[in-house]
Amino acid sequence: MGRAPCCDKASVKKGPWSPEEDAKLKSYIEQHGTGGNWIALPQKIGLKRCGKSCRLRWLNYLRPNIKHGGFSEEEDNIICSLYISIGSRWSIIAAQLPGRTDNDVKNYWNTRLKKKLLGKHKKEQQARRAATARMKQDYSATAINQITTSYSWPQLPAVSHAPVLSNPILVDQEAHIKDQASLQKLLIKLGGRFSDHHDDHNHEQQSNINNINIPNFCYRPDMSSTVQDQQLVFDNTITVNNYTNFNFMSESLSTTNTMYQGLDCLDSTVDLDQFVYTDNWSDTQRLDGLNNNFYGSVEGVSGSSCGTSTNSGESNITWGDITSLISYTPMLSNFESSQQNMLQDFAFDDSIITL
DNA sequence: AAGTGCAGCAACCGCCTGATG
DNA sequence: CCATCAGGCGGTTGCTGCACT
Repeated sequence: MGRAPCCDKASVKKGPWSPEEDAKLKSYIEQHGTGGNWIALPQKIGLKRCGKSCRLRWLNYLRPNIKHGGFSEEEDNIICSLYISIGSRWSIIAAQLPGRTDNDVKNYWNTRLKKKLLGKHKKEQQARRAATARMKQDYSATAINQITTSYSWPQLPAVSHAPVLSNPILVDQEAHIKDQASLQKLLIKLGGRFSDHHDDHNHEQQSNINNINIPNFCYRPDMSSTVQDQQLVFDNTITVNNYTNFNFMSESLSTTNTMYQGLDCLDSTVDLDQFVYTDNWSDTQRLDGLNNNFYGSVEGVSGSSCGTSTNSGESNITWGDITSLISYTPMLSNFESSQQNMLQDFAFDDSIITL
């Protein structure tokens, strides 16, 4: 049995709002406020509307300082970056964009931004693949020898946070990593959490290692003695640690070509919507999904899977499509400014999250 | 000019959460 | 502790206008 309706559906008007209704609602709220009770408000005004409808109309259209359309490039970046990070939490994303409503952001993403990104991505994909090919060469010279034919990882030198590769790209990543940590902290504060169930993740990742993709935030907890706590950074948008690399391995794990296969995953195609979130999760589950993203985790069953296809969502945009488009810095230029205070008073706990 | 398909967007629906009694 | 309720949220629907044939 479903929930009782918030109002009498038969007696309320539905559909587009008339200018007269808008004027009534706006005038009343400007003079008296909402009174903290949206349900009772339409009766006070004499509107035959559902309270929820009034609230939505006010928040999305009548409220002062609402902007419609004309999203800037910076706003695009913020939306994309946050979508990658936290998924379709439109209210949170909209909160970072003054004058924008969650509905607006949601519509903008669904109708324009995804397509815009996809079109842009097509032009860049070839160049990116060429760069990836070059990195494969570099990597093979230094790292392939570290890979064994079993699942047991060799002990690497215990150099905390040191890049494994001597690739110049790695050198300037520290600030990037710190920025990710800042965002991570913010996300925790916004409702995320980071559990320490990495043993389970480890197990699942070891058995689910095909078609793996990399989230933008690939933090993981301090795993175990078998996996070194180091990071590889393949480009400006994707951070990978050894643990994640492990996920990249093909099931055959046949030494020399396995890392190549892992690197190939940068171009693999996974439905973005599925990667970031799966529908019908509770908030708790979504937050767990967020954790998984930060772990760089892959859980085929849970829906945060990178690579196991599911059937909800119809986006043709892939993870690879999006991540290659997102530049991290533009997001922070605005995002960080609005959230800086929040970040500063939130101590980073290395015991929980190891970079 | 008429029909069709599609994109954009406003609004609705139903579920979840937190507050309150 | 439980039930109820309003607010909030994300997903979905349906209307409108435009482009194309």
